[in-house]
Amino acid sequence: MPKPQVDPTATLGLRVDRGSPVPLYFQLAQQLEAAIEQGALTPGSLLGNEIELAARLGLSRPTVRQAIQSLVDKGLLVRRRGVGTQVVHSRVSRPLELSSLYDDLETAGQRPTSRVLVNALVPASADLAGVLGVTEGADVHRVERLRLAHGEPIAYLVNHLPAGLLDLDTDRLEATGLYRLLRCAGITLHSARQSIGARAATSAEAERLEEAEGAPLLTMERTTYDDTGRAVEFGAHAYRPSRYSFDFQLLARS
Amino acid sequence: MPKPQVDPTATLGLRVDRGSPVPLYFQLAQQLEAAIEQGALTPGSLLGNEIELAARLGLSRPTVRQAIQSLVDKGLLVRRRGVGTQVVHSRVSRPLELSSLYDDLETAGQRPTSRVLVNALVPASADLAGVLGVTEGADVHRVERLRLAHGEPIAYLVNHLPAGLLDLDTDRLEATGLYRLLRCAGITLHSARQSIGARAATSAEAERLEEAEGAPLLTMERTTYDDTGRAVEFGAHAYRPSRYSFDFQLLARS
DNA sequence: TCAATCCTTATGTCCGGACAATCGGACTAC
DNA sequence: GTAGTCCGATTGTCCGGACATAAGGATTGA
Repeated sequence: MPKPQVDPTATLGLRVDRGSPVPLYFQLAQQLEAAIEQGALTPGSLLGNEIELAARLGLSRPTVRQAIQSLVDKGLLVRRRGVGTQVVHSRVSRPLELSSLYDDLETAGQRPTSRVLVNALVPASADLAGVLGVTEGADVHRVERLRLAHGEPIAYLVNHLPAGLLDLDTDRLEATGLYRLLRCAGITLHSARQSIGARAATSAEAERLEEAEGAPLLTMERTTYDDTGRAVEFGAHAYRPSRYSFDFQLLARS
Repeated sequence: MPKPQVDPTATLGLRVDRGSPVPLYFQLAQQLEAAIEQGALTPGSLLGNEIELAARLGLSRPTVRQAIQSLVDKGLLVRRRGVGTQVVHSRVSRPLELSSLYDDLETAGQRPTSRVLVNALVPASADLAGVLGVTEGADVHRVERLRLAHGEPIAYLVNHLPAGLLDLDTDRLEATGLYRLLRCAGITLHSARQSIGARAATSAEAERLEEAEGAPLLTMERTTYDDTGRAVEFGAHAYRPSRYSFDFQLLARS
């Protein structure tokens, strides 16, 4: 006797719009993701085989596979050869993204504000020149900012950028994040190298962040590269650990 | 007059072994990655179009695309429609992995050692029970370890695991990392939620880590899940910031 | 009763082709 | 000279099929 074979995707009302400019695999992936998010696809449930799903939607199997693969890459699904594709139990948040503190705070529901303390052109030190890939002594932008949320200082941010990349208007720096300015200038961010550590606050930092001297600070140094491999930014940030921590999700590499 | 059309992959001696059980796309990806690593493919150079590459290797275009895509996902290549596929300039290190401190130290050339301070079964507190998905008061393993490298303390690690998942032998805990034990027990790690912060050392921590009381410590809390969604481990770690920091690379999402 | 084997099922890999979208340069018109 | 247009090149998307491989259950044998 064959078992009932309840395919949870059968009752989901999945459909794709071939007239849309949105790729078919992407439409499907979005609908599946929404179904998982809303609990229509319960964790642990099998998805029903790809062939059938493709036939039901009038798609080819490669297209369905591409959709499923994108969700596997996101950590929402797990495939098992000979078994099927399964919804992962654990609730996934987004993995660590190449995002700015400003955006992080904004999505967390805070209303971040910035106070620009320094915005000037300075000659690059040897270390900085090496990191940014410019010649020593060449002009670089130096930006020092204090980031606040609800009037309380969150972080003290020191950034250096190669000169000539974009014009850094103090007003715009106060209104938004640095990453958004870079993107608006036509720079496509590609990757970043980060280092997260901790150290005691210097007296200057302590005063700006309203902490005691020697208080523990969470630190982050980051070099950001665009898709041509140029270093476009080097930042050294100090966060108040009582107000900020780095939360993220990791996925095992296949 | 047609331009020279120097395709750097033409002189690379790429070839695939159809008798091998390793997938063709994977063979190609490995060879391309090696070529990039060794500098045979210089940053910024175009790769030559997929059709030609496929023809030269006797492969189909989808297979070549799959190989290239895997390297794009790794951040080694960038594709541009209408232009071509380009080697990224910036040197990539590995992105942040789901790895244990033990493995991290080992690959960094250190010879880590562990000292197990506590290895016992304790009733789960309400918080811990919620995190691990067990009932409050149920038995859980509690493991406290001190991790050292070159005889110096690096981190103080407190981990909790659901009982019955695996037998935690103190000797084996001292000989290797917790993640390796989990994998050996047939548990396939899938994802983890992490939070990195900082705080001042308590007197007990200070003594174990040979720091002063109130010294800044780098902290990490992590819940690890297997591929069925079960929480398999919750860890609260404290690192000496002078000896350890979290270094990793981020890729922009698509 | 237990173990080895076969069979079903589902994903993994691979093919060859087709058309669309986009980029960049060359060309043309003003 | 400058702006708009056209066109070739290249990747993006999609199709329909084929066979291989692994996992799990059912069957068979000892």
